[in-house]
Amino acid sequence: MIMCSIALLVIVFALVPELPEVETTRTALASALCGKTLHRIEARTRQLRWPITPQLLKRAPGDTLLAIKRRGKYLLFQFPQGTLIAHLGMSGHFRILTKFLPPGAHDHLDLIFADDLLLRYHDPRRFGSLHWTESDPLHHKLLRSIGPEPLGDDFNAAYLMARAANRRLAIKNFIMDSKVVAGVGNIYAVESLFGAGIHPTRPAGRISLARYERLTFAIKDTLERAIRAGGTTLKDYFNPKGGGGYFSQSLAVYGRGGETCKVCSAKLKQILIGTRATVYCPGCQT
DNA sequence: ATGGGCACCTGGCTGC
DNA sequence: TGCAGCCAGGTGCCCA
Repeated sequence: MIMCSIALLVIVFALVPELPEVETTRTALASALCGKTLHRIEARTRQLRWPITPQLLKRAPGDTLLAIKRRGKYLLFQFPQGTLIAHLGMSGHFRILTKFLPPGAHDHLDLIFADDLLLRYHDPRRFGSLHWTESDPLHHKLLRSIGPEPLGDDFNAAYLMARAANRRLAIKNFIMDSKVVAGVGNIYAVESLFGAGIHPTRPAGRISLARYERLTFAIKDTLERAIRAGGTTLKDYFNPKGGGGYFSQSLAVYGRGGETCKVCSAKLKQILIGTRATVYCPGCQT
């Protein structure tokens, strides 16, 4: 429960917002904003990764925020008239203000709700996006081709194995393909492949079902632990001195190229796959 | 169909 | 110390 005395609820991540961070954001925003009436929207930029949908900015006041859902790393703010589809990109975050503060640099958009609640979108690198749709959001161009949710039951070893048949693509790129599975980014791909003992450049079509069992378990386990850690940290948002990174403390390989493997003491290698930094353990991952 | 690579953007880091 | 240049990184899209 959000109390009236809270002046500011800040959600800041040390790393790029990945699925657990988006889910943590969703939970926090939903508890504070669902059921509130939207009075107006103020945009200070029209262009993020794509132009902000003009209809969003022309909307008449008075809609009640019904729910905030998530699909992959997209947040879906559901109103009676339509849905705001938001992506945090590389550096985006939402912040709830309970009293007005002048916008700073990169504070691109405010959603102003009843009871002096203000939801502010901040995104220095502007890789995020804000779309408005009055149709089924799951049919939106950005969402309709996304694969299953990684935490759902339909994401499993048999599914991955079937999708990987005859694919020569590196397994890391395969699991980062949003058409294969939603919302697995670079950090969690690297961590999950380490957890499963699979070399990141191994062709996706040349991995056994047993190894896909380990990989799906690792993906789910890594994401779930991060969400739980985020949930724990969420309590600290109420403390102005709280916060700080949370899951970074438990990263096994990401960002540790050249350091020692915590399992076998081998020196972790850092390579580029495509254009993405990839860390793996030559001892543990084959 | 598949896979590789680019563009978008800017803060932060590196090296001169 | 200051400045220029480089790089990361999610994801849609283009091209071979």
